[in-house]
Amino acid sequence: MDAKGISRAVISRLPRYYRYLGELMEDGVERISSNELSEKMRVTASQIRQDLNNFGGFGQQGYGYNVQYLYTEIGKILGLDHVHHMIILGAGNLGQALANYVQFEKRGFKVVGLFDVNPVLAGVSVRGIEIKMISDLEEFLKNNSVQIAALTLPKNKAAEMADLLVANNIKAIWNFAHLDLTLPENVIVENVHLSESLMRLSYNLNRYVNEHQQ
Amino acid sequence: MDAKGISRAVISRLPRYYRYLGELMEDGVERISSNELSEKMRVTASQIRQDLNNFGGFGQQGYGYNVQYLYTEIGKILGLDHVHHMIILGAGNLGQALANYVQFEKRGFKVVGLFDVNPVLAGVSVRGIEIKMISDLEEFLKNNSVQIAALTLPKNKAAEMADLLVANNIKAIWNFAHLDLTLPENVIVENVHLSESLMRLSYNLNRYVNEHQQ
DNA sequence: TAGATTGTTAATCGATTAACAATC
DNA sequence: TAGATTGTTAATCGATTAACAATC
Repeated sequence: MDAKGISRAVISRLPRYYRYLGELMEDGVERISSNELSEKMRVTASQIRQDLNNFGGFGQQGYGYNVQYLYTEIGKILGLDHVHHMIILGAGNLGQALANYVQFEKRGFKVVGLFDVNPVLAGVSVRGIEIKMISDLEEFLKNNSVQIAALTLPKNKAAEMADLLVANNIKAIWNFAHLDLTLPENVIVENVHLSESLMRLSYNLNRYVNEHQQ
Repeated sequence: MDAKGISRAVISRLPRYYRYLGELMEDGVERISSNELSEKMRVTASQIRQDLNNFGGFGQQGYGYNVQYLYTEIGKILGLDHVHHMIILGAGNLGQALANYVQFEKRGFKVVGLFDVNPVLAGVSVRGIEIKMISDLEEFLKNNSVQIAALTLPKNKAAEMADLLVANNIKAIWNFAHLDLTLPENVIVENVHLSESLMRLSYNLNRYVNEHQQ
C-alpha cells in the first residue's frame, strides 16, 4: 500500500467511493463491476479502476469487485479502521453541531473535549461532553491523547489557538475559520470554508441568470 | 465578461482572491502586483494573471492591480453585488449555526426563512427568524422570492425536499446532506460534505503516521 | 474453454507554469 | 524614456480517458 505521491484529486474521491459502497452493502449487493459503479456514480469506469489501482488490485478479472471487501479496504486507506480522538475549539452553534453529529463517532472520530472562551458556556454539556474553558486546554492536552482539533473559532482567535495546538502536539487541524493557517508542514490542515462554498454557489447562480437574460 | 467554459478550478480560487484582497484593503494597501500577491497567497503569479484574465484585464502594465477595484470586480463576478434570499431547511444545530452566521448577510446572503419538521421547534426564533414547519414551505415559497435553499436535513428527508424545492422554483441548493442530489441540470447544487472532509483529513493523518513508522 | 472484467499502458485532454512582447 | 508589470502565447506537466493484453 504505497501511499506516496497520490494526487489530491484521487484522495478527494475516495470518501465518495466509500459512501457508495456503504450504500450498496446496505442494499445487500455483493459484487459490482467498475462499469456498473461508474453508471451509479456518474464517473468513468476507467477513473474508478485507475483510482483504486493506486492502492492495490482490489478486483478480480471477470468478476469485478467484492463490495464488502472494497469497502473495508477503502476504510483502511482512509484511516477509518482506528479511533481518532478529536477536540473542538469553539462551542458556538457550529462547534455544538459538530459535537452533536453522532455519525462521526460511527466512523471512528470521537469527540473527547469541547472548549470555548465564553464563561457563560462553562459547564454546559453537549451530548454528555462538558464545555471547558480554553484556559484549561493545555492542561487537558497534557493528560489526554488527542490527534485532531476542529477549529470553529472566529478568525482573530484561530491563528493563535492553532499555534497553541501545534505546540501541544496536535497533528491535524480541521479548520472552519476563514483564514489560511500557516503551520509546520508536518501538521495536517483540512479547511472547510463555508463562505467560499457559498460564493461558488453564488457564482454559478449568477452566471446562469446572466446567460438566460441576454 | 464572458463566463462560459471557465473551469471549476479557476472558480474555486476566486473566493480566496476575494478574501486576500479584502484583507489588503483593510490594511490600506492600494495596489499590488501579481508577484507580491503570489508570495502572500503561495500560488504562482502566472496563475493569478491567467485566472483574472478569464474575466477581463483588471490590471495595468507597469503598475499592477488596484486592490479596491479588483476586489469590487471579483465581487461582481461572484454575484456578491446583489442580495440573495436564502432559506434553511433543517433547524438543527447546523441549520441554526448557518442562520446565526451574520457574515453571510454582509456578503448579500439574507436568511429569510428557517424550516423544520420537529414541532418542538415551531415558533422558536433564531436571530429574529421564527422557525416554521416544513408543511408551510410551499405556501411560503409562493409568497416570497427565494433563490437559495440550504439543506441541513438528514439524508432520508433531503432528496424529497430537494424535489419539492425545485418544483417551487428554487434555483440553487446548498447541500449539507450526505447524498448526491439528482436534479434538473439548470439547478445549481453546491455540496458541503463534512464527513468527506473529515475523511480526507484522516487519510492524510494516517499516511503521515505510516510513513514515519517505517 | 469462452466470456467478462480487471490492471495497466498509451493517447488525449486540460490545467499550470514559463516566457516574452505589449504597454503603461 | 527606462523600468515595471501586465496580458497572452507557448511549453510543460499532470490528470483523465481509451484501449487492450492479462487473467479469473
